[in-house]
Amino acid sequence: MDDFSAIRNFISRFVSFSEEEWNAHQAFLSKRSIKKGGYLLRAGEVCNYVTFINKGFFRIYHTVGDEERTANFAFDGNYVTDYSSFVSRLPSADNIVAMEDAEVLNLHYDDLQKAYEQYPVWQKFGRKVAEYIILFMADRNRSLLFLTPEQYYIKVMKDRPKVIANVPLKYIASYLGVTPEALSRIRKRMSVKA
Amino acid sequence: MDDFSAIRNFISRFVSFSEEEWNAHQAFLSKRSIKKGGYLLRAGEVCNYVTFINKGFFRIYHTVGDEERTANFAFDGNYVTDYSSFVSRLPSADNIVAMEDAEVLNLHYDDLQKAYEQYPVWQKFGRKVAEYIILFMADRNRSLLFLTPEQYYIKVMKDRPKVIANVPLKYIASYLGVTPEALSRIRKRMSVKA
DNA sequence: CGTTCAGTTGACTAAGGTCAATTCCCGTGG
DNA sequence: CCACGGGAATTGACCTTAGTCAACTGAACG
Repeated sequence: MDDFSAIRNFISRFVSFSEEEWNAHQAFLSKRSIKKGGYLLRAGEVCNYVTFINKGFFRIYHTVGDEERTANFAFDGNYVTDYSSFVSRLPSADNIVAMEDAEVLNLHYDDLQKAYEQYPVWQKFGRKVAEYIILFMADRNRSLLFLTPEQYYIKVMKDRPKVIANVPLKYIASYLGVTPEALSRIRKRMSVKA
Repeated sequence: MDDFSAIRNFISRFVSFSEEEWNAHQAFLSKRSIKKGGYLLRAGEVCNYVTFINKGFFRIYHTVGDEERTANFAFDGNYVTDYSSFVSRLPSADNIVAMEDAEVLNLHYDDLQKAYEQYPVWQKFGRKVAEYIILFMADRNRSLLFLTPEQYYIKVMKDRPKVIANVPLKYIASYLGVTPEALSRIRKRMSVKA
């Protein structure tokens, strides 16, 4: 398992590619380590990278005034980025912070555009990843719109056990859209019922 | 203004294309009329079309039990589809219903895949549209997570005045994630303040 | 003119927000 | 090894707001 086997495996789930195409892509990847609490991106910066996570996990959050809400968590074996800023080239509203010491592979925006133009397969990969992200965002929208915080918490336990297992309660609460106090009470209610 | 000028204009905002590429694409489009109250898609069906709206507008909603929530509205000059079902080829959870008599252009899934393979420009267009959708979904997520119903209502007034102007209150309420009674009271509070 | 349905209003309930106090957990330094 | 400090989590009391259910109004349509 070298540094590139996980990302190569990820990409293989979306498109087939030749060694040449792969080598061209791999050449664009740069390895980086981030300490726990370190930032991959800060609000106000333009997001210049899509980042594949080899080790560790990240929290994506934004602040309004002194309030903070968690947009998402990203674990090893997946990409993390602020897609909105990356695509629009506008300053990000989000922060991306390492929740543990992490090892990542960065792909720069400019390099990705080159990859898109050089090899149709990367264009196709870009489309498929975007489609894949849409599936997840549609599901998140549905959850936020439809579910009570309690129902959503139960759903996260089922669909994303890593979140429950690894993330402090207060961040889970802000991911669900409630206060830590509320989530604490929800858990209590659930344990009484069960 | 023929039937294809609006869609051609829309696509031009994302990619440049030759006449040949355009003709190949246009050949896949099929015109259809839908009466007010008619369905473009019903929950349980696989969504086989991306639909460009020449006239009229649509509501996308899903039901759980006897509850109904509005995922989105789509107006003329834009596409409408259940992207999740269209991409995943799984049965849709959503319904898409015409809120007025409508004129649309349908593009079938199979034809779109052909277009992707035949001309790189359509592959690129597919990617860019997917990215564009992500921008909107990220914004919707943020709104649902961050804003009170009142704040969200104010945002919709500013960002999507067509929704306020054309959509019955009860559907706006279900788009914001509240009951019609709640939205009625929110409007009352606002009018008192103003 | 009456039916229907959207919208409003009222009374009550339930649930989350807020603020404050307390407990728990864990790492650090004596 | 133990005591302390600090942040996370919990709990309590109270407030605010949306949900629920029901009644009423008003406009649209036949």
